[in-house]
Parts: sequence; structure tokens; C-alpha cells
Amino acid sequence: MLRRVAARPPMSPRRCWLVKSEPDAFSFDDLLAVPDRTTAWEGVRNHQARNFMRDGMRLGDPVLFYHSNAAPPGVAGVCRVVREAYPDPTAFDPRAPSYDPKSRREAPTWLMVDVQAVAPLPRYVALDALRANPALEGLELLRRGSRLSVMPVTPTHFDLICRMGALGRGALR
DNA sequence: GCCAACGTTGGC
DNA sequence: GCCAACGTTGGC
Repeated sequence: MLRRVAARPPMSPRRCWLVKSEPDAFSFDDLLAVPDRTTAWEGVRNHQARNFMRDGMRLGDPVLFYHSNAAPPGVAGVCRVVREAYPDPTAFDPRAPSYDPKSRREAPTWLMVDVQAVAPLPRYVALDALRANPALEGLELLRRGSRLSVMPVTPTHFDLICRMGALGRGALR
């Protein structure tokens, strides 16, 4: 019996994302080692990044995991959204570095999503390789002064970066 | 560790 | 609402 499984209407392209993490703090390998290979993306304290999580990120959306402040910086792996935006409890915790006294439980300012590791990129895709690929023109990450920690990536760019990382098709989508 | 490029804060 | 000072991000 045929069963309809499409999670979103036809012609609605799946959105893709990129998140940054400093590997010294939390690397893609760390994500692979965590129970369920799933973590809450806590601590985002930028409104635009928050809005992407709140308004854009949907269950199942694929996400590139980027290592910032690394040597070299680059894309280390792929994960996916496994829980949509919900309040970030670290904003309520006075001892947390990301504590925000202005965020109240009744009206949380800051949200987070859960992401689950899908697969590491067999070949790490370093930032200079991204910059060297003309087909990646327009990638938000490469914009001068870009500092967003959560940003959208077009499906075309997403697929290309996966291919640059030698990730076999079918790991996603 | 340096510093450019941002975002935020707060005085006015 | 302007804008200078300050803090943070993140490549190098």
C-alpha cells in the first residue's frame, strides 16, 4: 500500500543550513560521541541567528557543521534538525556564560534547536577550498565580515559542499 | 595574539 | 535617533 511520507508540500525545496562551532569547545567528533549523536544548539545570542532557528529550521532539515577558530577552519560534517525551536534554558541560568537576565521564562528571548549527527565529511572541506570554488559565490559564510553562527545555505551549495567533502549522495534527501 | 568587522550599549 | 565606546567573532 502506498503511503504518503512527504513532510512538506511539493515544490517546497528543503531548506539547508550551516552552524558554526569552535572545535575546542564542541567539535563534530564530540557530537558523534554524545548519546544519540544529538545535542541542543544552545547559547545562540544573536537575533538573526535566533530567527533562522525559529522561523526557518524545520524537522529533518540538513545542516553543515562548520569548525570556526580552527586550524584550518572548515566544514567537518553533516547533521540534521531533530527538534524545532524551543526555549534555551541556559539563558535563565545565572552561572551560564550565555545567561541573559532579560530573557524570562514566561517570554523567552533565546531559542535553540536539537541537531543530530548524520555523517562526517570523509574529506574535511577547508575554508580556503570553499573560497576557491567559484560555484560557491554568494555563500553567506564567505561574505566579508560574516559572523552569523546559524545561516541558511542553498540546496545547490549544500550538495556541492557535500560532494567536495566526498560524502556519498543518499546520506540525506 | 593581532586586528578587522561587526553588534550592542548607553549618554545625550 | 545618533554615534562613540566597548565587546565579540573569527581569520590569520
